[in-house]
Amino acid sequence: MIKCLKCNRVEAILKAGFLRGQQRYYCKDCSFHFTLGGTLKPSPTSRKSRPTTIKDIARALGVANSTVSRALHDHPDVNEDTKKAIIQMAQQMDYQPNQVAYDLVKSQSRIIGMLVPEFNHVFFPTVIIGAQEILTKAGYRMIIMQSNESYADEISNTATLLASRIDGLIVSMTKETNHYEHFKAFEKREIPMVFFNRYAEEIMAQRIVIDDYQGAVAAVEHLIGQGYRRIAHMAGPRNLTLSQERLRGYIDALSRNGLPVLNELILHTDLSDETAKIYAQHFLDMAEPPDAIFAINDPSAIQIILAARAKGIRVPAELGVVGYSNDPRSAYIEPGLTTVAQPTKEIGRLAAKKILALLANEASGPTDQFVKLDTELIVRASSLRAQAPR
Amino acid sequence: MIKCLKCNRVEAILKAGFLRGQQRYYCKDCSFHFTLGGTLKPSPTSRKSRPTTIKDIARALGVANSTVSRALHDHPDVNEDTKKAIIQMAQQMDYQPNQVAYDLVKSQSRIIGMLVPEFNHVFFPTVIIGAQEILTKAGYRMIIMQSNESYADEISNTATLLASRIDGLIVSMTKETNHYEHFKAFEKREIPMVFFNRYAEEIMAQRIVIDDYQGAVAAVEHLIGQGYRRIAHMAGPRNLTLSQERLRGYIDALSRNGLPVLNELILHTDLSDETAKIYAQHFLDMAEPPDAIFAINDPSAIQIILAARAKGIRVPAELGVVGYSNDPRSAYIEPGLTTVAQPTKEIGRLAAKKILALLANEASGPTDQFVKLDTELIVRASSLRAQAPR
DNA sequence: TTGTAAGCGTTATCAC
DNA sequence: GTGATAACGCTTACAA
Repeated sequence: MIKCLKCNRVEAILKAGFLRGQQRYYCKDCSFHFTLGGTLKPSPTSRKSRPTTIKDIARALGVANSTVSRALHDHPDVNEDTKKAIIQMAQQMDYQPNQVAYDLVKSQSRIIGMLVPEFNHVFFPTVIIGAQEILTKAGYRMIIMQSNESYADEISNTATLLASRIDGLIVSMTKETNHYEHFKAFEKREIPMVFFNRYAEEIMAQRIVIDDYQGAVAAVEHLIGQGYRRIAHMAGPRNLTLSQERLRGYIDALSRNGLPVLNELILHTDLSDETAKIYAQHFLDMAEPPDAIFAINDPSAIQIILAARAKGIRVPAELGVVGYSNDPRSAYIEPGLTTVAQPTKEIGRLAAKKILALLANEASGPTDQFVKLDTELIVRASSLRAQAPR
Repeated sequence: MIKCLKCNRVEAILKAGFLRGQQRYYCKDCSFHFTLGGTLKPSPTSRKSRPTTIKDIARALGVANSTVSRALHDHPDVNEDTKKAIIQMAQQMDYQPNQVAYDLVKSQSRIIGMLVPEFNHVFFPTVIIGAQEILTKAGYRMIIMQSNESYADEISNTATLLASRIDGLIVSMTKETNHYEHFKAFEKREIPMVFFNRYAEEIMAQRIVIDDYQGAVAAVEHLIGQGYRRIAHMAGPRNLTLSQERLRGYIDALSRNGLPVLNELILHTDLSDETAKIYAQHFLDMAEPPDAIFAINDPSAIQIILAARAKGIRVPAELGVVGYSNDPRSAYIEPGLTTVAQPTKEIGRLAAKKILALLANEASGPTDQFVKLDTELIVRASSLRAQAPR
């Protein structure tokens, strides 16, 4: 004698398969599917105790789901006593809100995606620290992905991030990236984006960059001030704006000080240590070698110092070296490496703040705005000549 | 009078189409695209075009949701033609599956949580690289959180991770952590956990550790082999197993070689550079100072070298130094630092594989299993005495 | 103050 | 082969 749970009739009930191991019924009268919960054995062996839900609490207390939801969110108009009872029961039943369900109904995720080219150097982890500092404080989680400097990985990562319905994206592109369709998808969905360090002009987004031009000028003028005259530049990949900017700074600093810009003294690396090493040797083997080298970053500069050391060329007496990015190693190598320090953690903080601001007032809309952060020249032994500067 | 946002010039500005309803400009001078954000009307109709769903596709094609779902998942019994039409329409409508909804119905997230104490040194980022390598390949995403070595942060992070319904947790505890209730919550929900490096005996989980004992023995026996006799140990926090194990290795190596273990030669740091510096000075100022120091990690060892340098004590002639963890700086400091290298990336890879294995056959259940990875002693100048070893 | 029920975007079961 | 529809866990009008 099965009674319909809705209309209480017994006629017009038919079996309708199984649901979670229970017989399921269908009432033709009121077109209602149901099962008889009671008989369910508490799954004799495998009791992977399903996490407590709002419903469980409601049932235990004989109130409605909505009341529980309200109480848990400290909604104003819910009776103090029921609220207290609910909160206590929640604790007792070890209730943990299901963020996934919450996200679905809110169609947001409170997740910010962070996509960086690599984790191998201190730079990106430090940016991440800065961003996390701000975002976790604001109740956001982060999904961090690395593209391994591969365009293909970047594409698949952005797809994942898109599917994860991230609320915002903080990204630094790979050095391979030349097409930007995968970022346009975020643009179209009005998911705020902040690019840092490496960015595409084609994409409408906030950009945070280091003033690479100014940093390069400062570095090269420092070398000139130390009396170096034949200054080479180990430049970065041509498609990266940061390479272009540092190159521009190098060129302008030379010109402004009446020094010639010589093509044979400019070499573009791919940022790998191997290439840096080869190019360093090339520079040092030249018939008329440079008396100083400004490198695109510290790892490259370190390779230059090592190459010089191997050849018995004294740094800074015979060769001045300046790097970029203030790698922790640069303080410990002999001689200490003069370098251009970037406000790394600040980039992360700022990017996070921008994202939060965009999220807060979507009204104002993402304009492509541009923030330039200043660098600081850290002078160490590698560029300090004994001779008096002039 | 439009000024370029980058170079501030007004000449050479030309219009370059529209972007999101805004006039876009292009500066020929510095090849820079931009728009003037201010004037953007809040998108008159405000059509934050809701992302395409399965339903939209179904409606557009006059089929049922379930058919679309099936087609998109390449289900066997769906007509080839409808499948083709659906897939094409999905593409056309720029459909992106909603991972959140998928997760809800599957009550899983395909997210692995990773909780580490800090990001400041290379160690943890490297472990993360290793884990990500395996996990993204297996279609899992990662949420990475840092506890900043703070117990309170660890608690709140685990709560977030729990609410995010992560499928598994890879964790290294803070050095403060003494209670483990927050991890028990995962145990109760049968969410697989892998602890690495720092772990609690109280928690039933997989553990991956470096064989710290063996690494310490190797380091100290190397010093003894080099003729050092009064060897101090700058140890780590007492509550960390890794500190205990390295201390045990230090003690055993001394005893085994007939050397006394002296309490005044053992100091426990909190792993900060400041404390390391103070303790280093303390050692060097002793009436009868040690002739070698084995440090808990490389940053501490570097502080020791710097303190010795400041005091004019020659390393390795007057003081042998050995560190632990093969920090990138250790190869570049003068003299190069002898250190115990850990298979860092391998830890991450292994942790990820363990999680995946646990996820695959939940049947076997989480046993507390123990994996010890071997270390490798990297000998550099800081411990190589001119005198013949004995 | 509380309950009812629709809805978020999927998958999966069953009926046809 | 395809279509209804319940279910996942939650929020939130709207009703009571």
